[in-house]
Amino acid sequence: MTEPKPIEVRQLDLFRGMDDAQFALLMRGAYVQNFPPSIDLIGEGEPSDFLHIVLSGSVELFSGWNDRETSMAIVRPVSTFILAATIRDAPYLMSARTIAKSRIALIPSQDVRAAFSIDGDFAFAVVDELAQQYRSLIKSTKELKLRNSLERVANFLIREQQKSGAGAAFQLPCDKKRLASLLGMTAENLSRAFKSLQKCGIEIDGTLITIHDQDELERFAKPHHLIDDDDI
Amino acid sequence: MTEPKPIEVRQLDLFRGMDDAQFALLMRGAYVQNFPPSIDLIGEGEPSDFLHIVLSGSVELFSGWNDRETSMAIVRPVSTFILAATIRDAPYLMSARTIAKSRIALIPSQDVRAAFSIDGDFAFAVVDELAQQYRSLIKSTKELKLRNSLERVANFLIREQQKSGAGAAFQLPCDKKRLASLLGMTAENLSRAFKSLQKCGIEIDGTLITIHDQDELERFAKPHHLIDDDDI
DNA sequence: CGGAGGATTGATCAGGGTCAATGAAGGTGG
DNA sequence: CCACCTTCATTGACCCTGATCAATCCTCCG
Repeated sequence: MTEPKPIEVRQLDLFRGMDDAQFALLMRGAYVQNFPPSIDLIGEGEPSDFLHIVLSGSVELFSGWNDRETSMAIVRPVSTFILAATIRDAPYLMSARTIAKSRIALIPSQDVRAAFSIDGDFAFAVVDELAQQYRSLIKSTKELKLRNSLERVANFLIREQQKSGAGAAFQLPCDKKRLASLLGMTAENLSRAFKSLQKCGIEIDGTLITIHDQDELERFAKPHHLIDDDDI
Repeated sequence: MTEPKPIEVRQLDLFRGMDDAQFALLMRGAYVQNFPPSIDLIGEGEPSDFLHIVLSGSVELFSGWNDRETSMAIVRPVSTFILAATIRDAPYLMSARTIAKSRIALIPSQDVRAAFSIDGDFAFAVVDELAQQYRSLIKSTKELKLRNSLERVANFLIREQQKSGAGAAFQLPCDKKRLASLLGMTAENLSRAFKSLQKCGIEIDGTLITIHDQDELERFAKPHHLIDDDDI
């Protein structure tokens, strides 16, 4: 299972400034593993033994309370998740499961904390990553509180379009049930929202979205750089 | 206006491990100022020139979109706000205004970043603070998505009670209009929620809350440590 | 004393959730 | 290779939480 050369990991912003010896040390206890779809990786409340990095595939972060469950985020390659828990040596606040077949790198949390206190560049990279994740969470909270479900769907489509290269057509990152939960609505309502957005010139075919009238969609969605821009 | 000895700032976790010379350097360009209530401190979108620290009083963080506005957080002494924007040298994602008469320390962001790259202990303190803020934001997102408004109010009351020393009676941290927005509901609905929670043995007199039947309230609210505990 | 803003209450409305039925798609085993 | 089963997506009907609108009252201040 374990693979020797996590070359993609080395390329991450998080590790780019680290010198080779330090990186080798950090990777000594790390391993890369392949998982099939729909596999539970971690459960909320468990101790944070490993920093996880999605190398390929995709992972859903989700949380539950009182028999309810909600999607919190989709993690796509190449990025880390549960960095904050690793840093604080605190239990996970979210569970994680694979969506698709995925390659995941696991780095022992204590090694990350050790590297952090030795390597100043790495420390800065960690803070930067954490600050970015914090800001992206602020943006999604703003979206959740300031927009209704139709507006959230419309703006989500525009953001996905940008991420996938700004072409007119692109794929949704997950099934519609998960997407609905991510956007804070039910699958039934997402279905109706898509239908209703056809008036703004969007077309849905399974997970393939095509935006026929960009201007019309944006006129309705009113995207804002302090909510929707990837990284400000 | 500027005051010479920001002694409370020195006591913050963020600066406790810092040596005196380094701290003095960081404070050279800093100043402490008194503000009356309802004063705008910063506006979202502006460059993050200063790290802010609430020394006394209280501050509301809020955001707007398309003529709507929502409260994002109440910052109470002694703690920092907009740390992530300072670290990333990015524009503020939230606006801030004083609620009560407040003393605020302002430290130039570039000095914070400079101290960060020189002082390893400080770097670790920053990451720790940021990780904590991130986790607390995750918790409030979970609350927003997993609980209905009555449940949010009930759990909010339990949390406030803990923060204020776990006695039966305590004060709300702000007026009810702001509180409603913070909890993602309207003032009218908050009013009705309070009334409805009287069945669980709570009493409201202005901003004074008294919990007469702790067990009954908790049976309804079902607080959970991965959402409601202050710092796990 | 008067005015402005917050709080409360009631009446009404709509956004969005729930329930149920049906259809489409993909995986499994005979 | 196909029948079957499970899961997801869609659609319709209905309901409920919570928003909106409006009127009143209260409190704090100038």
